Amino acid sequence: MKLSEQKRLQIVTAAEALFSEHGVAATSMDQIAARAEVSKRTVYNHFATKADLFAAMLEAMFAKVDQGEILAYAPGESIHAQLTAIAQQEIGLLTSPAFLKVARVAFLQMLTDASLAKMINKSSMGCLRYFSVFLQAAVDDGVLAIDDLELASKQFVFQLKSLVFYPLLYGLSDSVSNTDYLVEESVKLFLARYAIR
Amino acid sequence: MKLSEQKRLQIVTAAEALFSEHGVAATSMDQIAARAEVSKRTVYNHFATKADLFAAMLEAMFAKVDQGEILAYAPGESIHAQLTAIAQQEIGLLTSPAFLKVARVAFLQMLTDASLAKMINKSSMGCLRYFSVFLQAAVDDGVLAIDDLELASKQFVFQLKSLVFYPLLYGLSDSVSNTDYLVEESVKLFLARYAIR
DNA sequence: GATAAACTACACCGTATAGTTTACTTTTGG
DNA sequence: CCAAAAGTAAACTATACGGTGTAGTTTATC
Repeated sequence: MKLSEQKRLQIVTAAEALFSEHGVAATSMDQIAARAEVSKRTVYNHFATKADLFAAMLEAMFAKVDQGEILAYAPGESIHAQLTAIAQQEIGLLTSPAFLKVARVAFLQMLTDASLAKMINKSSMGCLRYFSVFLQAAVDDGVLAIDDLELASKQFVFQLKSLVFYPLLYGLSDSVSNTDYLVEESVKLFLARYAIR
Repeated sequence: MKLSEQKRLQIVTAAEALFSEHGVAATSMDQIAARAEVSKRTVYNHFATKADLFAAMLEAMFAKVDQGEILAYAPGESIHAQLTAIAQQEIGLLTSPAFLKVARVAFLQMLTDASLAKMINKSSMGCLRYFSVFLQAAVDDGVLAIDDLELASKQFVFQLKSLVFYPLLYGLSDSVSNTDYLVEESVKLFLARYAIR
């Protein structure tokens, strides 16, 4: 079963490219078959409907995204340095071509399909997977003072998303050059509010 | 020429509803005509193409959005109170049904049309129209210390957008109940970083 | 009350799309 | 080596969409 898997991969890869470029609705199954260099019937042998192909493609794209390792709080080390490291790792995720591609196709679909939006929102990605645990450890260590952990997490991550991710997502900027500055300022903002001096 | 204007209004209104619900691509001209209770030919008598109708509808929706008045810096009055007022006014805009509707259709189109994204990004709305002027006045008054006015503006507004607007836009929450709390925390975060004590 | 403008219903055109069918060839595996 | 599985090209179905043409009716205006 080697050829079959190969063809399936070609189809999913073609769907990734076309869906992320033009959106799901604007991409026809004929286009996908052509791009995959596969007969249209083969596409339908692997995926019964366009929606099935979309789901399979979304799964494949998510699998490709490197979420980065989970960073644990290190007592004694500078909180500024640790937050900076987390922010930089998050920026790496948010600006990676793989993440941007999946985000573009997912966001497009989310605006017309609320159930997809809720599903994706539940599966937290990047540093949100572990950030509230990190913050709790810092609080326990007496380095930070935070009442609302969930809010503080959002305040930190949303900074990065707004300044870096959304402009890229909507093609407002082709690349973000001053990420070091933005990371530094985001950490400063966060620590000004929550650090114990 | 009263009837003609009436029909045109019905068409644009129907387009607003359908475009914001299902997106432009997923809405047919027949559906719009039916919803407007107008013959399809009348639609085309008013708007030569679907793109023309889209443009007219976008303009009409923008006109409906109440951007709120421009708030000037008031020396002597509490900066905390003033920022809170601005934030609350902004929340009013971001949660208004008119703004959400236009945002939903615009965002959807922005993801497939980068030129539209750039155009809309240029026309700053809400408090971004005057916020950097406000901040500069506060700096001159010796109340705030800000190096990068543009960044500070974004940091303030993006808080509100991320916490309130995006969840509504993507239908993650039907309504936001604790806006007072979110405003208070956003102002706290901002002042912790930039207030002169 | 006549005239021009605007609206209506409806058929129509060309194109595109999701998905199917068919008739035939290639790959795979026991 | 042969049968089953999976591939191919291409025609086909049914439907939908953007947009047009037409013939007749309603509405406003003089």
